[in-house]
Amino acid sequence: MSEETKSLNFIEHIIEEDLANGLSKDKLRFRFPPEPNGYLHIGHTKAIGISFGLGEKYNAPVNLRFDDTNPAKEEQEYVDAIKKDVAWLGYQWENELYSSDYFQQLYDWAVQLIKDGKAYVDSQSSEAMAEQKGTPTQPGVDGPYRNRSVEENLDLFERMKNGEFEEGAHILRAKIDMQHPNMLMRDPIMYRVLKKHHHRTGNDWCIYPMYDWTHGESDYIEQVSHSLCSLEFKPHRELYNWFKEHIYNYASDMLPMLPKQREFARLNLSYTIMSKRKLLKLVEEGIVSGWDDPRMPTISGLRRRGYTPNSIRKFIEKVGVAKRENVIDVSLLEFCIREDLNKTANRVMAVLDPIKVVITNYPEDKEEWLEAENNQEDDSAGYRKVPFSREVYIERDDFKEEAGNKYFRLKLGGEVRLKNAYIIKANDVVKDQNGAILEVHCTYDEDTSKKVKGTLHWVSIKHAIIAEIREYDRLFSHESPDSDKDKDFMEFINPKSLTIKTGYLEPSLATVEVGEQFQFQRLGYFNVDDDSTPEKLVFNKTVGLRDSWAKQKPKPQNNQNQNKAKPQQQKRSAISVIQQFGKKYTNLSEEKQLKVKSEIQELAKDVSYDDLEPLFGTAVKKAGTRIAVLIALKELLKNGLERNDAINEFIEKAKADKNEVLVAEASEI
RNA sequence: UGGCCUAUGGUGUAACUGGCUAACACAUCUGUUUUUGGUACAGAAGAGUCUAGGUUCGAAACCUAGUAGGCCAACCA
Repeated sequence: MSEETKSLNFIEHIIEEDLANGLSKDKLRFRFPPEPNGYLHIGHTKAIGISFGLGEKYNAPVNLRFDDTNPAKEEQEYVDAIKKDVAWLGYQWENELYSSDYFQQLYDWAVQLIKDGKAYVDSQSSEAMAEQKGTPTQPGVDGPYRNRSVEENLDLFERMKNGEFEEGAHILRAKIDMQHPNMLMRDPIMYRVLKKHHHRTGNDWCIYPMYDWTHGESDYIEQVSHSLCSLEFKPHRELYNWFKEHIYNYASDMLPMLPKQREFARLNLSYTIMSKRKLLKLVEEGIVSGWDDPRMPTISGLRRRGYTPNSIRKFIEKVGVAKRENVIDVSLLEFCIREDLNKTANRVMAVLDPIKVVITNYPEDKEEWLEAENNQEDDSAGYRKVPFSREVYIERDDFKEEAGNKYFRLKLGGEVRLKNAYIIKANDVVKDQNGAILEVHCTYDEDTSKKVKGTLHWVSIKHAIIAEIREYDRLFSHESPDSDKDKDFMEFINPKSLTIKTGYLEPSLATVEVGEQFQFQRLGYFNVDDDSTPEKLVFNKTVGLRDSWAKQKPKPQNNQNQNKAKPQQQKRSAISVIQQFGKKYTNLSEEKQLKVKSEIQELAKDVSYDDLEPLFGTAVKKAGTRIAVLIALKELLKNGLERNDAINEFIEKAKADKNEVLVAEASEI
């Protein structure tokens, strides 16, 4: 592998630094801590890839820990789905753990905190507490129960645990600082009364610990060295540290490692959403068929769609890790799956929008089984036979009565190759009363050695088998559906995200199994959907092939988000071209500088003083721009421009500059 | 009326931690090859690093201020 020079991301830098500062490599330990309240999506894959990737890189253990502290939302179904998805991605966890395993330890530590005066029971309504908490811009105030005695706190807390109080009657809070600028430090809640059945602890507990208290201490119990999470937890770090430093006093002999929380920017994918809550809404409202609908950005959806673990891991690798908000273009994901499938998927022929071709000089009852290569990218893939006969389907798009010479496909009087078969020539069309084409009549030529521009895929009509083909488009029409301030993401739903077609397939596909993947030649990659049966085949389109022909056609309306720079370039004024030259000027060889200089002089004829003056203020460090401006200015002066104070000042400043070229130009005046 | 974080081609990430003409990938555009308008290969265009100051022989990197964006007021995680 050529990994030696691969640059590190900021988390790897931190780890390398810790290692350099004496952290022993065998102390490295990571964790992936999902809450089992929904399915994993492509965004989680980034978190999974970071922590498990680090585990692989440093040969360190990675725990799969379910953060199951809220029995109201969490279910075993999600635990199972999450385990399945992580394993499918190809990662191995060291231990399968649950925060709920630590409930007793957490409780004991909470009691110690109470004894040390670091936690207290509050008995107000949530409204009252919210009011005392202040706002991000206003400090909070202490509540009336803040200074209860240790004995009273201990008594109440124990009775909370014993189920003596109803939900909402009391909570346990850490005693930190109600005026703290970080709202999370304003006496955060540690425990609430919740008389709910927990998927693992059953009815053992009537109180459940909150995230901040549980998560950090779970890391600490597991002796995680680096606890990696997404950016929105950055403000929690202060509290994470507060808890861990206090608990360290109680347990440092058994648990010497203090975990370090660090935060990275989560993944956003264009034209989709990542919020579990919003994805759930799509499921509940029937916009999609379920969490594993192939249009969903969930791991199960991507799997069903035909994405491979390999392609997803590659994608995560390419996306990188940093701290700024980002929106990844789906085209990168598509690139990754194409790259993978190109090497592994067998090629087959299928026609999804058929038009009938009759080969008039081919005998009516003749049929031939022709040899076809399965995958030219894989020598071990072998060959198969495909049947040919007098009547075949080709794609409706692949025929035009008349077309220009940039159209390589079949047109009247033109020749085209049928993949793996003969070269045919179109002679005639048969139409119905409305002028719609029913048949194309062709003649074939046994000589296949001829050079023809186009090659089409096809299927023999009498041998064709039928399948349902599901084609998908993006789920949302907006690049970033949940970032619009005025509109709800539901307003951007693309009503045409699913198209169902009937496909005509070569007969070798009669025996496919669920999950098998193919390239339908010239169309894209398809896999056999979970719904497929031998009686009724169902295929999903995973992704289309790159199509540089399709791109040609819609030229004028190619107004997307691409290449905003281009329109600017079309009408570039002389002054902007001069600026452009200026930017590069100091980097050019002397010879090229002369050439550019004369071009600037030429351009200067179209420049007015008003264009030039604003550039006198160009920053000192942009010497090139100032040189270009100076050259242009000299031309204007030569052509009769009167000198003024601004000009003089600019020239004097140039003479005093550090850049020799600039000084030389200025001195020539 | 506060705190914290971020800012590098269209997008995402780099830049050996202050030192060569700011690199790589995707996207875009050209060619070549091709029984897939795919793949592969070759090449092009596109950023002086948000702005303004400063420190320095030297700044994308350090400092100050500004601007823009994000996060923070759930008994959620």
